[in-house]
Amino acid sequence: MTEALQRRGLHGIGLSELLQAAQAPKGVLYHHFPGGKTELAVAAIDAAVVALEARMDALLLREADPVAALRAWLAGAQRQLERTEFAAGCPLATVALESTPDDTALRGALARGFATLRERLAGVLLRAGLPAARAPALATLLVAAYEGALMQARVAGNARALSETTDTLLDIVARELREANVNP
Amino acid sequence: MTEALQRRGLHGIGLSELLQAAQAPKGVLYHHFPGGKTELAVAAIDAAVVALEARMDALLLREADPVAALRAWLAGAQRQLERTEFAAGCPLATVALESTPDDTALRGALARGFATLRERLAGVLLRAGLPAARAPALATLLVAAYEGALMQARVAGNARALSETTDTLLDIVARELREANVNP
DNA sequence: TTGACACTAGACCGACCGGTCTATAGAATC
DNA sequence: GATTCTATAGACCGGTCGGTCTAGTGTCAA
Repeated sequence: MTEALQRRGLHGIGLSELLQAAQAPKGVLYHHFPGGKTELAVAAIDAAVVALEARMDALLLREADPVAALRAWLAGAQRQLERTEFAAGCPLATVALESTPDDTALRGALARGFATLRERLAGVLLRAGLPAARAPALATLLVAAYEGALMQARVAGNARALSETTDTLLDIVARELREANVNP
Repeated sequence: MTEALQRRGLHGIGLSELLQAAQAPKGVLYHHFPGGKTELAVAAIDAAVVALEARMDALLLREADPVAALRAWLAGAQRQLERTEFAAGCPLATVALESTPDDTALRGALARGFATLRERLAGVLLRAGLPAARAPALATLLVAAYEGALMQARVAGNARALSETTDTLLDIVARELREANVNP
């Protein structure tokens, strides 16, 4: 499901198609998710956020330098985009843009997801030495730029916009960290 | 059509609904756009890009300071988001994320659109004094962050992520411009 | 052994999808 | 005025949508 959301979005994928891929009939779905497609999507979004967090944690354990961890994270997104031939982006983004204000459950899950991501990143930046007043703002910028760059790379069919954004962004982060640690 | 794309995306809006809103029967559509919904979407995207450019030009004429023009541009997006109660974002973004690599016409139009936007912004930054090597990279970051922030604000139902990103982004741009003009 | 219950399976539903096709109205050409 | 062509109008098409419903299966406790 997460995979489908990444590639085609919630409206882009049919329930029958989905169930066929999962080798499951409709009865099962509506037994476990009485809310239907929407509830399923919310569950998929929650799962995707957990997966993103886990990945970020793993990278932070592996890389001592937070900037290196961020770079690895963005490089991972780029690899996935290229591996899927520019079909799979962020699992949250497509659903986010398809959603209307009425889809409160969906938007709630997405808002929570993005907030979680921002907080995680802000925590990383904070521990790396950024002032408490600065970390959340930069984290929001990171998430925003990540999503927007992924989108541009996707439609262009090449990763340039993403790699360029990565470089620019990490330069800025590295610089702010340097300044913060020199002059705390 | 552009409005519909902004709010609901290409899959999210039905052809019948669209035609009813436009007070037009199907015959007219398929006469002028033999390619159907996709061709219509491409036309809407092209029109949206032209409108965005026009808006940017108007702002640049009105504001002497390029940073002020950028701020006005982002503020305009925020106003629209709030006015539509978080329904209408960027007309390109939703379609971009819904599209698959097979939708070559659609992706082509979108890629051209984003490229145009980036070039326009790079031109602004260049004329403001940024080095030729730096302007395009920063322009890509601007577009990316703009799209990503708009998305986050939309699902959250409040503009915080967008205004925060705007501030962070324009701080960075202003700083780089200052440094470039001091030390050319 | 039986009854209750959780779960699976998929036929089936009305609504709506994007798209085609025929009929016709109006303008332009001769 | 007849003919031709462009543009409008909407009935109609098969297909698919998300969702419901009934029948059946397995697994418990009593």
